[in-house]
Amino acid sequence: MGACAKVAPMTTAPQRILRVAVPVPLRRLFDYLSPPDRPVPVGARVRVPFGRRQLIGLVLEQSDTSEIAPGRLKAVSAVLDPRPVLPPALLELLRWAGGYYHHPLGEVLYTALPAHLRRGRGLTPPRDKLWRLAAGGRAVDSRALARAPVQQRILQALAGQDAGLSAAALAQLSPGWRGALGRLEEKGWVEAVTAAPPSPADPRPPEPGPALNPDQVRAAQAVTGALGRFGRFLLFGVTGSGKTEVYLHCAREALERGRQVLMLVPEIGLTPQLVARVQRRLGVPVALLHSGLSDTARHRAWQDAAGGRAPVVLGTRSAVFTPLKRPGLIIVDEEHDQSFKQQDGFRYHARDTAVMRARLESVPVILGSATPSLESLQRAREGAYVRLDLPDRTGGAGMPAVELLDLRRLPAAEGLSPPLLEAVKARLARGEQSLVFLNRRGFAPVMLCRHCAWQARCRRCDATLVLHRASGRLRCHHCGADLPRPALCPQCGKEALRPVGLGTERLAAALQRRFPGARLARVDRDTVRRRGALAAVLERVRRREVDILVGTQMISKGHHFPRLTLVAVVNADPGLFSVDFRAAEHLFQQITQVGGRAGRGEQPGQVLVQTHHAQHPVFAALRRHDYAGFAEYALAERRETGYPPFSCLALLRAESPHREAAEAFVGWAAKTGRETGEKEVQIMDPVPAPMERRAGRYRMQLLVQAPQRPPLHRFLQAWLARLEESGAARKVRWSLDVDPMDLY
DNA sequence: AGCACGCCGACT
DNA sequence: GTCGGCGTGCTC
Repeated sequence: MGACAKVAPMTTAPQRILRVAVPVPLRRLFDYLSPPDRPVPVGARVRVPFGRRQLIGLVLEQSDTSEIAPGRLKAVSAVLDPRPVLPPALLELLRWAGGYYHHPLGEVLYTALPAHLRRGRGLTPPRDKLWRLAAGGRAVDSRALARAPVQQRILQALAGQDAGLSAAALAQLSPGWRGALGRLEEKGWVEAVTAAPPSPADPRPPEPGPALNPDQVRAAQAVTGALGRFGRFLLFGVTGSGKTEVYLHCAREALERGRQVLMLVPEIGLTPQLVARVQRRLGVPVALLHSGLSDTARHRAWQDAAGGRAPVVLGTRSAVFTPLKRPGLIIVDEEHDQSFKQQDGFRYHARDTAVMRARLESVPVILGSATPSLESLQRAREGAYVRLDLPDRTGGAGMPAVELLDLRRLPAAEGLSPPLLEAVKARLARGEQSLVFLNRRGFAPVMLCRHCAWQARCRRCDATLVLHRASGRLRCHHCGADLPRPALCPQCGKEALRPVGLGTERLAAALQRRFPGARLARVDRDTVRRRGALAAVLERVRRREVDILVGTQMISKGHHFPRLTLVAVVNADPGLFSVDFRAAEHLFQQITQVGGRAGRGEQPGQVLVQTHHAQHPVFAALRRHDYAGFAEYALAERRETGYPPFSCLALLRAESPHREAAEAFVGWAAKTGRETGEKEVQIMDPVPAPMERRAGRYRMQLLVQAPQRPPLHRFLQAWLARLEESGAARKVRWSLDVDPMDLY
């Protein structure tokens, strides 16, 4: 061990110590000796020896002293950056996030860096390569390539493109494009050039938008009046009220002041239509950041944002950590959306992180929604957020009529009640479109033996296997298990297995049987697994090649179709009586969201909701389109029960292949927690997760609650330190979720 | 998280 | 006799 230790050279000045965050799940920094020749700035990447390996870390602090004995300090092996890779305000945001979510800083910082930088590559990403005809390629006789059709096709394609074509464009021509291109380059007929980086001085003039109505003007003025300083705005605009126009107006104002705009949208909200609209209306390059990008494309967009070349950054959750050279405005669209909360690893909430970022960058932030989270509404009520209302639909279209279909009084074969079928039939007769929504994919969620009552269950989870009839498989939607559908009951051997319950596959089949002439499309994870498949179906709907669209929540957002006049929610009940205290809120948000697809054109829309619990108060509010009224009621209930936003929660989860190990750990954690003496913090009893066994692991959880943030924070700090150093923690996989969205 | 060390079972 | 299973400990 001592053999590889390097002795630090003697210097006259005190040896500088660097405190480095490394990507390991440890909640502390590590001290290293700085190289003697030049100072290493905070925010620079360094390569450091860590145990037996070399890691890339980020320098977070400089010091002249260290707690570590001098002989045990190692020196930095390499300094990768002469300058910080992240601006100071972003570094501060990341430190805040690490502290708030109690997640190891090294891992937090890594989520903010593109993969290339995590692996130690240079700061500047390679630019896109384009290929174009070289001088020698212009006069080529096509007969020279009679036996090389791919080369010929490439030459022909390039002939019309002076700027050149990208790899993606060439790949469209033929699968063998790369080899053929190589031969063309060898002959000197084709050459590669580097694509130009985007320039904010792009000459495209912004396209004018519709005139704002008085409410929109008021909202936009409130925000633009706050440009240049911190301000928090909750834009509460009903579906179709023109929230995006307000965003665009404020964004343009920020751009005119030479500032950048960061806009966050939910994963499914980042549609090509939205991107095109933003680009067209603002007339500047937009850096896109979402999960589908290649490492290089992501690095490039990130670097364009950091360098200020991208005036607008549009992205999903993790884009909240994009460095900006001149931040001016942050927008969080559909702020209530659950996809802003990361559900594993570093469990941050991008909306709350965006608000903190706005504070640290001294810029305004807009949180927009038709159905704001109760947390945000309460903050507006307390005066922390300025609430801006857009109560009217633009263009005069009315709100869709919401009707309840009481399943206790109506028959419903395969989930379809007579009034629902009538409504679809009427749309078909008028040449209009219907959307039928069911949040469960597959054919049937249960396979049951009518003779012996055997059910197909997952071996590794506490769940039934779902029948997928077309593929003849039984699948577990929790662990991915995939088995052939048995012909006979494995228990009694009889041919008595029946599918029970309803999924989108069965629903689509039932609708097709009722309406044989209708053109049906189904959208769920099974039908749109291939890249671009979802876009293709939506394009067919837009071109009115589809009469009935059946789908899961995948279709509930973003897209609108003028000829779609009916939205039918097949079963609203699963949302109502879930163990989750946010169930009613999410149900309202979801039905509003999916109902928003109906009737934005001239035709008024109709929303039908099937339920066994028509008397539930959430439905009365839904029929009145009264989210504010619902929120009053729901907030009163939360205050009564002491749930957020009237308390702060944290959830400790643990899982292990052995039930006893998971139980022992949370039991010990609860006992340890109760000994910390933080009186305001309440530690509940450990309980199994609602689905205790999943993918072969037993899952336990422990809820911690406090009336205020500071005591909870202090408690978690002390508690985690003890959990981390205890031996009990090493036998299970555990994690802490601050502000959990689901209590399971 | 890696990655080592270390101590017990079934193989060439 | 070794290969390799995963328990335990450590990382400036």
